[in-house]
Amino acid sequence: MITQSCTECTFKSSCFQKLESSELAMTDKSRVQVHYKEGETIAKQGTFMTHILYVKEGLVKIYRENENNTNTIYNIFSTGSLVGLSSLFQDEVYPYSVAALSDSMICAIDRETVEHLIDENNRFAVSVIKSINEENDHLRKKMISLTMKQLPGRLADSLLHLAGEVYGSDKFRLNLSRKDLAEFSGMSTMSVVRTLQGFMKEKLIAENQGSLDILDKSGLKQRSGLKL
Amino acid sequence: MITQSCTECTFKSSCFQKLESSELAMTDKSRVQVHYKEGETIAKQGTFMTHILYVKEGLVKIYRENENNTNTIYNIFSTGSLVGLSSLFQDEVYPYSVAALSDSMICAIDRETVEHLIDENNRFAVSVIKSINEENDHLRKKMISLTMKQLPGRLADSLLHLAGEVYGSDKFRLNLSRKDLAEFSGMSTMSVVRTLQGFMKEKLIAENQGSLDILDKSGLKQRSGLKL
DNA sequence: CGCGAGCTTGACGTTGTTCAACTAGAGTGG
DNA sequence: CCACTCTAGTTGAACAACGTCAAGCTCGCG
Repeated sequence: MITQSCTECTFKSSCFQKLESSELAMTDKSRVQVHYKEGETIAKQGTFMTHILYVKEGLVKIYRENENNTNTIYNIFSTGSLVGLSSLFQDEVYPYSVAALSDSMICAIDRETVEHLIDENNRFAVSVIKSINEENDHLRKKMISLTMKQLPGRLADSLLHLAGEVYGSDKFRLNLSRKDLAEFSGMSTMSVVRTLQGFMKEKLIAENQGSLDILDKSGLKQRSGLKL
Repeated sequence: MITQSCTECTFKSSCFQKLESSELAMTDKSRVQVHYKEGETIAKQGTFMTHILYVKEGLVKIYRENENNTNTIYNIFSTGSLVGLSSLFQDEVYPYSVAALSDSMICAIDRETVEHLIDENNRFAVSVIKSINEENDHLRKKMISLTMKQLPGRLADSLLHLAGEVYGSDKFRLNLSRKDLAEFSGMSTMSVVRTLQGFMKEKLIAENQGSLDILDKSGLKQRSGLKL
């Protein structure tokens, strides 16, 4: 993919669509576009957050590296998402790491430029607020899932989230390992394996050649429901 | 407490301090101030979110009412907090309920007025973004606590949060019941009781006449740490 | 004095993690 | 092309953590 200017970019996030072309020229000057291979670390928790990351193409995980050598995946972002908005005006360093789950094209946009644009352009600011509020919403949903549901419910939530919000399809190439799924669902890797096997035996899902297929969505949703 | 205008109010949130007096006059016109007694519901999940709530004085809990007749407390807010910012431009109805944990004075400010001010005043918008990002941060912390820690760690986190962020003191009147603590820490009421007893036996905390005293803060912090 | 809500405690069963062993496939170097 | 290794996935069994049930307690309040 050829590096093109922001003004001509047809992959703009909903936030950046709110910018004037003169403003896009500003972001264009203060940005770099980089390709990452699957597995590569894009941003490391604890390093200076000098840039906002735009997922122009690909799939990334946002995760915390805990002291006890475990990870917790906060969220999975796909094409069109902006990473780091919730740290603006707040954190000097990244409060989490970002890594590529598939080959990804990332635009790193200067943080101060973005903050400056928020100061200047209200429609942009409102768009950023909307985007942050969606993250907020996701975290609240996750909190309910983690506290109120048992393993099958938590895993079903994760799969439905992937199908609905991330891949936008009930059949998708599963770029997450069992360990990733575990770190995203708040459970152990072994429990993910067992629970997935259960889902497959019940014909709720199927998996071949790394492709996951949701066969019975309503059945899966039922499994995701709270115990009454 | 006498109802006074926003312009004269000395209890302004950090967000509202960014407003010009002409703008404060706008909020003043579109606001009502109401006193709630301990236990009263201030806003009900599912009802139209026509107002942003400002905690002028008191203590409130923000919680989700689940289908299976249980609650999950997202957060506890005290004097000076704005409730509902993360629903602006996003939710038509409250995604959670709000209730008073102590007698509280609440200003209800017209939502459209606030959204309009965000559109117009950039410093205000930035201040709102900061505030939402703090919520976001809290939810991420909570997510780590819930997934990576066992009961003592989770409860210690909650107590430290109360002392540090909510009450601003290591000794405070505990306005939360054991059930509230359970709903805030993702555990059962009985486990809260047992774990608190444990903390008291170890002289980490003490409780008399509803007042909670953190005796050994570093000990409690140690309990809050992840298992290595 | 009696009632009810919140609190407390113990016994028990379920859920889910951990440990350990085993398998399959992918990549590597001789 | 074959051993060799390394990682991801899988499975079973033992164990620990935690929720649930049931019972009793305390205290404020009518």
